[in-house]
Amino acid sequence: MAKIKSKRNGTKKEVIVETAAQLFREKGFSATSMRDLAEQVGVEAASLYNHIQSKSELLQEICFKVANEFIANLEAIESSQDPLLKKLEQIIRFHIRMMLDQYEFVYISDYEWRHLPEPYLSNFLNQRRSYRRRLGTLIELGIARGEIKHIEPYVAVLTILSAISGIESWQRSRKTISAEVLEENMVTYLIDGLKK
Amino acid sequence: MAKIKSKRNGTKKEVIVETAAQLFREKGFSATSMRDLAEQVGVEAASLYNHIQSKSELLQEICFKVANEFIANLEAIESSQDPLLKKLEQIIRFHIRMMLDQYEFVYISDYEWRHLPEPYLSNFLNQRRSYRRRLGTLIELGIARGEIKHIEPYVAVLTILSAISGIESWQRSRKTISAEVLEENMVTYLIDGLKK
DNA sequence: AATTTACACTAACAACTGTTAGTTTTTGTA
DNA sequence: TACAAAAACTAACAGTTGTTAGTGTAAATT
Repeated sequence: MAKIKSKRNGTKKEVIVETAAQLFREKGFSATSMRDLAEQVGVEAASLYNHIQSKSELLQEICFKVANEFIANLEAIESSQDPLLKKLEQIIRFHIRMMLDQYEFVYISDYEWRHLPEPYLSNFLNQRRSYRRRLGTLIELGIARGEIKHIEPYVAVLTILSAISGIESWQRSRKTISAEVLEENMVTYLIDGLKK
Repeated sequence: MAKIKSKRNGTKKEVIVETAAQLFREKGFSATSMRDLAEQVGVEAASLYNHIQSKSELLQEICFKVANEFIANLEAIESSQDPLLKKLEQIIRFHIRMMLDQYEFVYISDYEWRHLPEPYLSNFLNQRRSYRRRLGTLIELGIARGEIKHIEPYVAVLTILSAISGIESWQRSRKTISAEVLEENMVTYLIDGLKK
């Protein structure tokens, strides 16, 4: 058996996925070639296939890893006893922090999922639809309980999630504003807009 | 000279750009081939070059057409005498309607500009940065005048524009909600979140 | 009717695509 | 030190990429 670890990063496959995420984010999935990726990893293109099965497997790993983290978080929060506005704030903060800490992965899951092959594509979209529905239900419940102002839940969910996705633009920028200020201001904006 | 008009759409070049916009939105710029585009237009790939200079010219036309429309609108609104919250609402509504009426074009300008070649890329990004700064200035002024609550202008602009970009997801969906409801609810959410 | 112009076509180019087969080198274990 | 597994390498594949050159044709202008 040869070494399983490379650098301090984990398995070589993890290094490849990580590097792929960087490139997919910079150039897009389609515009990134396996030779680009190989060069960045420091290896010949054919050698990548000792660790992965295909280019699209890389995209799958990235998209579903992110999706699973969001779903797991939602499940944890749903089963808590906090007021609904508090729950929503926790969810929003989780999304923002994911966008801050796992920028490349989340970006790809947000913008490059289109290039997933079937049946992964349908699978991914179903998970996403279900996730958004569950968020919508939280808001609906908040309205029914008088904790949240009257608003179309679908639109609220769309607005919240899209706004947070936009943090990718902050990531690419010269960052005149700190991550903390960004988080606090965005949370305030999005939560205050829901209050009665 | 041969016919300049094709269908009722305008010049053949316009038909090509329009069709390119559809494909770029569906599959992304990189994943769309000139042969794909040619087939959709009903012509051989080489024939496209009687009307356009290159694939990237198509992207340029789309991105800058959209950018110019937004800039023109901003200029018109800036020079009005309305209260700042009213100005912002007008801008937000304009963005929403652009996303509703010119979905393919705006989508590409939002998400596919990365594939612009230099010097167009820098040019585009400069215009965008300047546009956002001007929006930020409006918010800053609104805060100074006590019309808008205290919030980091950069974050407010980012939140507003990103939220509106997310309408692309509504466009792809089964539309259980009408365009009017979408617009009204999103405006309410984004404007109320700015009120003191 | 003759000529010019716009625009379609076919064929081809060189470069690049993801991926496989087969071979050699490296590396951890016995 | 020998052995076996892991992972690198080279070479090649069949298909696709954007684009150009050269040619034919139909239509508008003279």
